[in-house]
Amino acid sequence: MTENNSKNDEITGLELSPRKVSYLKFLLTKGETVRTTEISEAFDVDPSTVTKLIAELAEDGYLDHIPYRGVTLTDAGKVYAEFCLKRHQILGLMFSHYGLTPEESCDETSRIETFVSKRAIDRMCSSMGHPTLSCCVKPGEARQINHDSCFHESRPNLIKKL
Amino acid sequence: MTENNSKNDEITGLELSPRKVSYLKFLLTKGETVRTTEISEAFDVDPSTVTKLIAELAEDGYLDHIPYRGVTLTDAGKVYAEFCLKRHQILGLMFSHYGLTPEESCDETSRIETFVSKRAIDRMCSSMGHPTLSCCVKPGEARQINHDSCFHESRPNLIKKL
DNA sequence: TTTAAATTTGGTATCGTGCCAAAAATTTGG
DNA sequence: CCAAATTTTTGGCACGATACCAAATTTAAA
Repeated sequence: MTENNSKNDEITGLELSPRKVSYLKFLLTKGETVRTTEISEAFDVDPSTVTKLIAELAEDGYLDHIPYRGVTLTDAGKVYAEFCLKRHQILGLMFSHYGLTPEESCDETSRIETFVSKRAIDRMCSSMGHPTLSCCVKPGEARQINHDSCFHESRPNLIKKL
Repeated sequence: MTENNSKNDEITGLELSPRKVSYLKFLLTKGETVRTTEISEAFDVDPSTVTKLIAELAEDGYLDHIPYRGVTLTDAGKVYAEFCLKRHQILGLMFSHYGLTPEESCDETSRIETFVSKRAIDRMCSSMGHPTLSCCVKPGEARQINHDSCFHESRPNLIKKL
């Protein structure tokens, strides 16, 4: 149940650049194989720019890239993307606690998220009681916060790890 | 009293790069004229690196630079630095609300602060009730949060500005 | 005033990100 | 099933932020 892969704790949350994090989150919400053009249109950048970033992400094991075909998240990529999404949601929730509108929260979060550590997010998440509602999901897409990547205090091996 | 300079509202909080913000905050805490070497030692970078960044900051009106002599904050620079310091404190306080230690709060804040808008900080500040205590000040230096840069809701011209 | 120390200049480098043009592969339409 | 259209990739280049080094310049010190 709560037996997450222990690999998870090796994530610091600071390993990827802003754009790469955006791509991973996008791929996660997209599901299956995604083509270069889909990404380049979603982010309004040149396809060649996408090709280069996904090459690096593939190199680092976050995704599988079949040239001229598209990319899919690897298992590690899914785990990481899940964390990124959750981080975004936790931070958005946090800003909303201080009176920012959902849009403002999302905006501010988008600028800072890649610089917030997993360690901090885990603490914040438990401090918030592991919330299931995110303040900033696209309407209709009522995705709940996924705590799989969370470093729950109740985990038996927490003591060792800390 | 609360008649801040209206220039203040022209600050978005996103105009300066991380290093530049660090320099301004450092200069503010230092007071008078500061020499290149002081900065380069404080941040452990080559003096030539400092020279270049302060040249840009001077160019943009944040400081006065007398070559071979040192730099001082201009009035605008002081205002901006004051805002940066406050932003750091508000964000640090925020993280501490979610169970992060002072050190963790300060660390996380240092990575994100330059990407958080003044608008967000102002909202957060009033949501917090304009706190005067910062969680992350260097020990001994019990600097209180300075709200001069704050966009108080009680300001008479708030309506127009919003 | 000659020497030492601090500062600035000019050159170069890396990382993240982006564009463009040309080449390569895939898809489509006849 | 093959030529044309579309997609993707490659290679080159660029820019902002940041950094280093070596050489030149200025200031300070002996």
